[in-house]
Order: sequence, then structure tokens, then C-alpha cells
Amino acid sequence: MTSRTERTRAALQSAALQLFTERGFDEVTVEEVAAAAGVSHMTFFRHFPTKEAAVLDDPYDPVLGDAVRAQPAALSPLERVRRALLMAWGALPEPGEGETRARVALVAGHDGLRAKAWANNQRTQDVLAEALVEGGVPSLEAHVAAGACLGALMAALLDWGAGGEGGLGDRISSALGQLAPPPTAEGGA
Amino acid sequence: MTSRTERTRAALQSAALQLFTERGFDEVTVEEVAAAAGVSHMTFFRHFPTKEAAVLDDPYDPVLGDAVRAQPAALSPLERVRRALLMAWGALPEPGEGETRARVALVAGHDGLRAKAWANNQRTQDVLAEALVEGGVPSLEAHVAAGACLGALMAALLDWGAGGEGGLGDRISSALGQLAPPPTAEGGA
DNA sequence: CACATGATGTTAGTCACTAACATGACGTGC
DNA sequence: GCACGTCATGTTAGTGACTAACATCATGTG
Repeated sequence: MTSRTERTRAALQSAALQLFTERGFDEVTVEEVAAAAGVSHMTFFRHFPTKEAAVLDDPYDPVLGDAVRAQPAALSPLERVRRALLMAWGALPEPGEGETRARVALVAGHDGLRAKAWANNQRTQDVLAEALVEGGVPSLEAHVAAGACLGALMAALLDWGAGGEGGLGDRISSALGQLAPPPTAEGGA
Repeated sequence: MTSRTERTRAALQSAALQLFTERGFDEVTVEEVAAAAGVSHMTFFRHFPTKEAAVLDDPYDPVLGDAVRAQPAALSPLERVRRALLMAWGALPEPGEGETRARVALVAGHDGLRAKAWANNQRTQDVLAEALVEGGVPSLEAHVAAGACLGALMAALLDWGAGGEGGLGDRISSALGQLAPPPTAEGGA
């Protein structure tokens, strides 16, 4: 039972993705996207706050906060965030590969989109940091841990979107692995 | 002998900073900034590509690339970037404390400005990663190292701008310190 | 003083985004 | 089935960032 709202929104998003990919983000007006979806430009803005938002649609934040809270407090903040992201990635429903690729490629190739993506990233960062702060981690340390992990993750994403060949999952684990503490010689887990 | 161009640019920047701080970024039009500096809005855009650019003015990138290249190749990419940033920070001429504070506070408190700041950050990230790639580091690893360090640094900056009391330098070293490898038990330097 | 050059002003336009009000589709109570 | 309310949408008019084309004014040079 997709409601009318959901259908319109999906139509807008899909029209936007296709037009932007074909002709470039800057060469397509919101007016055109709306027309392609069969609605007026006002309807576009009722569904998306900005032109960029039709491409950047990530409602994952709450999941991530909980994932951080689920980590053992004995670990360093950085390590808690790192594991939370790895865990959350594994648990997420893998979105359609092709479409994700198109979206990330768009973002990787356009300054304005990248900027907005970073802005979203920052919201996520705040959520992660908040979860750490609740657990007693000082604010600066919490934000730094979140910032470092998301910086790494974003780098992996953009690198993939810019033309990397492997799977996205592999890149993410590899990126976050780079932030892992080196294994102790004792073999302690 | 400051050229006319330089004087106009400085006037615009200072007018922008003052007006934005007084009344908020969104409540001041470019027109008003230009008027306060005694020029027309076209002149504003000849000096700054966007409204945000009058606040975000960081020409540090080239220095950072060289700082990375100066690090011993034996270190991990992450560690090379980390040390390069610490080194570069120490070598930079400390800019006027008050003005920097005002700028960072503006950025920390405004979504659009933060987004643009991240966009700049990405350029820096690319410069750092490039320096690593030249040294033989794979692209993904290089971008991740740069992303993580700059993510941490940005978090420290924004945290400071949002109302932290200590010195900025201390926060930066503390933030980057969080990414340092743990000291080995052997006491090896 | 004629001249070239570069910074600036003027004007008019595009486009993202917003506000106010009108219309149209849909289900609910009766 | 019909009045009614609600919610998605359309229409219109506006603001403000940013651009392009052309005019002007300052500056230094011969």
C-alpha cells in the first residue's frame, strides 16, 4: 500500500537520479525534475528541502547511535565507533547496488553534492558523539572519534563512487580496519 | 603597498565577518555586505566565488602537502598525515585569535557554512592523499588516512568554535593524539 | 596627453527556494 | 450518497545568490 505521498516522492527521486546522471546535476533544473515526475516544482520542495536532498537520502542515523551504545565501554571511544560502524554496515539491508552506485558517483563528482553529503555526515557524527558522551566520554574526545571514523568511511565511499571496482562492503571494512589498534603480541583478543 | 584589489577584498571580508556575527549569516544579504564595504554586489562576487567564501578563507593546502612528503616513509600513512598536520600547525603563523574565533564560531553555528567548510576540507584531503599516493600508498588507503585525520581535526575545530574554552592548539594536538598508535611496551621511539 | 589595463558599476537575467492562497482528491460521518 | 475535513498538490508572486554583457572609471606608461 504505497501512499500517494510515497509514490510521488519515489517518482521525484527516480526522475532526479536519472536526469542528473544523464545531463549533470547543474544542467537540470528542479522544474525539469518535477515535470519529469509529473508534478510542479512546489511539490518537489514539499518532499525534499533542497535540490541535493533528492540524491542524498540517508535515514540511518538512529541505528548508528544504538550500535555505539551497544559496544563494551572498556574499549576506546575510537574503537567503539569503529566497531559500531562495521556492525551497522553488516546489519543494514544491502540497497540496490546499481542505484547506490549511481548516487555515490553523482556525489563524488559534484562539489555541491559532496558538500551536502558532508553536512549529513556531520549530523551522523553528532549522533555518534552523543552516544559516546552519554557513556561518559568527554565531548571533544567523542567528536574526534566520530569524526575520524566517518572521515575514513566517507573517503572509502567517495573513492568507490569515483570509480573503484571492488565491493563497497570490502572497502568500508578495509578503511575502518586502518583505524584499528595494532594486534597485541600476546594474542589477546 | 597593498594594492587596491587587496584593500577591497579585506574590506569585504571584514564587513562580512562583522555583519554575519552581529545579525547572523542568513539575515545579511551579499548586497548589504558589499554596501558596507563601499562597493557593489558584483565586486563582491569578483573577489569571492560565493557568499560563504568571505568567511572561509584557507590557503594552507600546499604547505600541508609538503609536510606529508617530509615524513619518513617507514611510518604508516595515517601516522604520516597525523604528524604532518601537527608539524604544519606548529609552523603556521598564529592568526589573530579573536578573528579566527569569530570565523570558526560562525561556521560551527551554521549548516551551510559547515557544509562549505567540509568541501574545503575535502580539497585539503585530496592534497594530503595525493602526497601519500606519490609515495606509493594505494589510493584508498591514502584517502582514508587523510579523511580520518581531517575528520578528527575538523571535529576539534568545530568543538572549539562551538564554545570550548581552551587554546585551539591544545585541542588539535589532543584530537590528533587520539589517532596515534599506542606506545610500545619496549619503549621504542 | 593618448592609451592600455584592470577594477568597478549597471542592468538584466536564471534558478533555488519560500509564502499565501486556491483547488483538487480522498476518506469519514451521517 | 452527500456534506465535510484533510492533505497533497497547483498557482502566483516574491527574495536572494549568482552570472553575463557591456559601460565606466582609475591607474600607470609611453
